[in-house]
This record gives sequence, C-alpha cells and structure tokens, in this order.
Amino acid sequence: AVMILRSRFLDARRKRRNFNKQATEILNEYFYSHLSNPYPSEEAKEELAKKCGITVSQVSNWFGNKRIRYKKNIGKFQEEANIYAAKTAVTATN
Amino acid sequence: MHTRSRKKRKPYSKLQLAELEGEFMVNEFITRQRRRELSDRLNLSDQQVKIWFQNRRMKKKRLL
DNA sequence: GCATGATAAATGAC
DNA sequence: GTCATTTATCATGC
Repeated sequence: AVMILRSRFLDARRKRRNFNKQATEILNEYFYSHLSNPYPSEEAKEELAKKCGITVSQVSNWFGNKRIRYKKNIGKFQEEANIYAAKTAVTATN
Repeated sequence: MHTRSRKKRKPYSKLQLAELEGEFMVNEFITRQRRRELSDRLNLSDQQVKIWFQNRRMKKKRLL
C-alpha cells in the first residue's frame, strides 16, 4: 500500500519540461553530424550534458528517443536533417 | 521467413507489479525456486520475472 | 492533436 | 550477474 503511493509519488518526477532551444540545437548538431553512428561515447555525453545544462541521463534519453524516432520516420526529419547538414558544413569552412 | 521478431513490450498489470514489488522488498535477488513459484502464480514466464528483477535493481540504482 | 522527455519491458554485449 | 540499448507506452507541453 505504502509502496504504491510512494511509487506514484515518485512517478511525479515524470513531469516533463522541454529543453531550451540552445540545448536542442547542440544535440541535433551532434546527431546529424554523426548520423552514420549516432552513439556518443560516455565522454562525449558528459561534454554534451555540460554544454546543454542537462544531465548525462537526459542526454542518453534524448539520443535514444532521437535514434528510434528518426529511424521510424526518416522522411519527417528530412528537412531538419538538411538544415543541420548545411549548418555543420558552414562551420566546417570557417 | 523472418527470424522471429522481437517480442512486443507489454506492460504488466497492477496486481503483477504489486506482487513483484513485494517480493523485491523481501529480497532483491530472487532464488530460482521462488522465481518459478512467482512466475507461475502471475502467469509470467520465468524469464520475464528474472528480467523484471534485473530491471528493478537498475531502477533502484538510478533512483539513488 | 501530436511533439517531446521519461519510464517500463525486452534484447544483447560482456 | 551489470548495463547500454531498443521499443512501446506513459505523461506532459503547447
């Protein structure tokens, strides 16, 4: 009984808040510039987490969700993929 | 034809979860015998109970 | 109404 | 056994 209530209370941490645009920008840049192998190392995750102001677990969650959702509907992310591809191309020339 | 696809994830019932949580409070590492009894009582496979305890230990670690 | 982040089953590497 | 994943589902944001 107590366990049920406690578990439900802890599930309240499931309250979700969207990441700010800057964080999403950083994560997407990494994802689309490593599209052939979108699996950041533990060190890379820590770096991304620091830059984005989120936890390493949140970075892992984001990449997990991004990989499956991209794979399931590549067409829907095509425009987004082109945007970040162009963005990284520009930064590469600078 | 295709190699049998991955088993679809199926959420457990509240009763099943209550029983599993209760057993987890007794011992985080269930014995083979108790595992067999529990899986039989909850209509879950032995493998499912085993995996549930593994995931539950990971969850506990994550919540610390 | 879907997009998005977090969690719950299930798999596989080690 | 742990643990990083995949996948479906949940809960919320907007």
